[in-house]
Amino acid sequence: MKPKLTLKKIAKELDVSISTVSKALRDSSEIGEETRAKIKAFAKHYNYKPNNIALSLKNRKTKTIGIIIPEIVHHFFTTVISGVEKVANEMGYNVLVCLSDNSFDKEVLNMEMLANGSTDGFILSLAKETMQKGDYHHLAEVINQGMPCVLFDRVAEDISCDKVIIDDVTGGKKAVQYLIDIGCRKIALISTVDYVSVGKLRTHGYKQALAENGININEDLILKIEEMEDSEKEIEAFLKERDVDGVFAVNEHFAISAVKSIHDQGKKVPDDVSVIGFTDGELSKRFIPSLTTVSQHGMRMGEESARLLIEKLERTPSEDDYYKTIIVETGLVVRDSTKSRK
Amino acid sequence: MKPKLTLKKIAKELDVSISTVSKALRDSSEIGEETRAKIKAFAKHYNYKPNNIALSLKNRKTKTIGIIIPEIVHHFFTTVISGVEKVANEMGYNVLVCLSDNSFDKEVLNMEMLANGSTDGFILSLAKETMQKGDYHHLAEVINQGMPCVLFDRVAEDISCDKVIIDDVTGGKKAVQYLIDIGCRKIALISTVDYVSVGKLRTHGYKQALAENGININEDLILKIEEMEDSEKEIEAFLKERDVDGVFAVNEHFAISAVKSIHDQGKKVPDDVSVIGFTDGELSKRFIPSLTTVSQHGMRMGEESARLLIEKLERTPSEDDYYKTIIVETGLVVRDSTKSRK
DNA sequence: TTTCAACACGAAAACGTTTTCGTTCCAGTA
DNA sequence: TACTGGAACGAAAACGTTTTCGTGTTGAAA
Repeated sequence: MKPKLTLKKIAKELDVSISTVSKALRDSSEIGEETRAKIKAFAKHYNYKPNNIALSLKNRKTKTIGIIIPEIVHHFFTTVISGVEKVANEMGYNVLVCLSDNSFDKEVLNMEMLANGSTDGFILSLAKETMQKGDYHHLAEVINQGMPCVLFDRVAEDISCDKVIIDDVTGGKKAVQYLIDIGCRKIALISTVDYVSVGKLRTHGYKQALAENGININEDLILKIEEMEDSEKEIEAFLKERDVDGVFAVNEHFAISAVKSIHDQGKKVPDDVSVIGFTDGELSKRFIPSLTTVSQHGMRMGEESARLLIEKLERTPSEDDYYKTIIVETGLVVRDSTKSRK
Repeated sequence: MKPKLTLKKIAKELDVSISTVSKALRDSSEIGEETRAKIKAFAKHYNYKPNNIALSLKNRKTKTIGIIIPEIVHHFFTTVISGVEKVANEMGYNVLVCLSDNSFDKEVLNMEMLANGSTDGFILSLAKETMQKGDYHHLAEVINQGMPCVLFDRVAEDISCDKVIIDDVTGGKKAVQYLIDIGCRKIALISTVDYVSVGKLRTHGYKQALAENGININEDLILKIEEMEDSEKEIEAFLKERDVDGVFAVNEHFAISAVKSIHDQGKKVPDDVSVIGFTDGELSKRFIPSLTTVSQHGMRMGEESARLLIEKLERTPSEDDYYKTIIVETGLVVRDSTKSRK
């Protein structure tokens, strides 16, 4: 087991000073041709690599970006990570991943850990509990300390930082418009409680689409789910009582539960009822019938977030600064859970 | 925007020396009651937190563990990360996630990046390309430098380090035994090419189960898939030509493709053909019919890996060292893709 | 009154870099 | 000969900690 090579050791070995070694390796013109060659040869031979920690301390930057997400066992978030990782790596950054488990306290703890020098900036999506509480002091604090932050997907209006979101309203609208186009008139909505911003916005899109097509909004056809745990039973109970020919669900799970309970009632998807979900994941693709969904382009969101963050990191903060919000467009992926267009 | 508070600034502000501040904050008995209280109050009030980077440099450890996985958009790996993250956080460690994209070069690059001080140790699962090449010099190198490593799932025999694996042979055997128990006799195997160790081992289990039950092994019923991309078509073609009553697939995707093509042929799952997959994910659970699978307990594997690594990190390396291999047992989750037991 | 602990605190080194500012030496010029 | 200027290199500070080893002051014992 050989310990790591350092500048000091090279210097001692070659009988020059530490500064000479450092300069030689960075191709400084201050160092004579001969010594430079000798040092570089030695370093190469013994595979010298500068110590990142020392560099971080010196340069006051870590070349690491922290990403905090509510949960990782969730297709959408993994695609986002994947996107972040991709551009981060291209730009020479590492990615430190933390999980908030949808808990406010863990989110705060994670931020505090990473804010003390471990990262140069943050990319995060808020925990459900955080959104519910509306307490963003931890964010305000790190931003105030000069750490760039990018919020994605689950964002908060009142935080001033860069944001990457999808147009949930338009996404929802698109889905419902499609249902209308293929002939549905009695369209149910399965959404989440309103403090989850995306649920609220997609609900908004649902209502807009109906209104624009002169279909009146029947609040009885709207289900708002609080707890993931009981969603399956709730959806089943909800659909059993109602006569619908279309369902728009704000995520994959709800959509699939809907399909299941429709089947259980002896009806067919898509012949009797068409179903559209949100967030295009493996599940939607592989399900039988495969699900028509509004695709969220997590990878793109991750890439945009990383680009935004790194851009801010790499320029002097003195330049005229303003915060951007990037809206990643949604797409509609048509599969087998909807009737074909007439 | 206020810059971070440091010991030096506190010292200057309170007109004491840096060392006094440091000692006071660490409750050293060297410092008088009064000054200590004053310093602690000041630090608390202005929310002083020591700089992690400086600590890392001083202590020569980062309290960070690196995890390198082939791909993140894969349920099994995310559950592993989740497990690692959980115990790492409990023990005060951060997790640096890198993706190899199944590429040898990216794996090497990632390890080099992290090995230069960013990380105290590694947890990794080998890239497919790496296993194919059989080139593990990058691993040998970091281990040789005294960095502890834990390999999980996709491991290499010839690397001496801690390992966390599942008993793939027994897992495969269990599945096939179950198929036999419910009356299947013509059991197909859909596996991967042999250099992926798990594919090889599960195939082994398949053969063992057949042999033990006096069913002779028909190589024509074994399909080995190289490329994920074309798997669906390959499986379809394979199954169309063969008369089977049971299928054991070495992952979720293959299992689902199998179910699909069986359906397409007008046969029923599970009435005509029973199907068992490997790796229990969201997909298996939500699929219709839900899949009977061998569950791999990714979370457990992540937890065990992290525990193993941290244990090694936190004791002096001088103690009698040897490498452990933890075998996480598999379970069989019976769902709707298999006939009920007679 | 002298001597010696005990106490309370500070100076400095160390971790591994980069960078600024000398310093030395020698060739070339006046 | 004396001076200038550049080339080649080294010393030291700095990043923010922790820790070892002083050092000065006090009070009590001799």
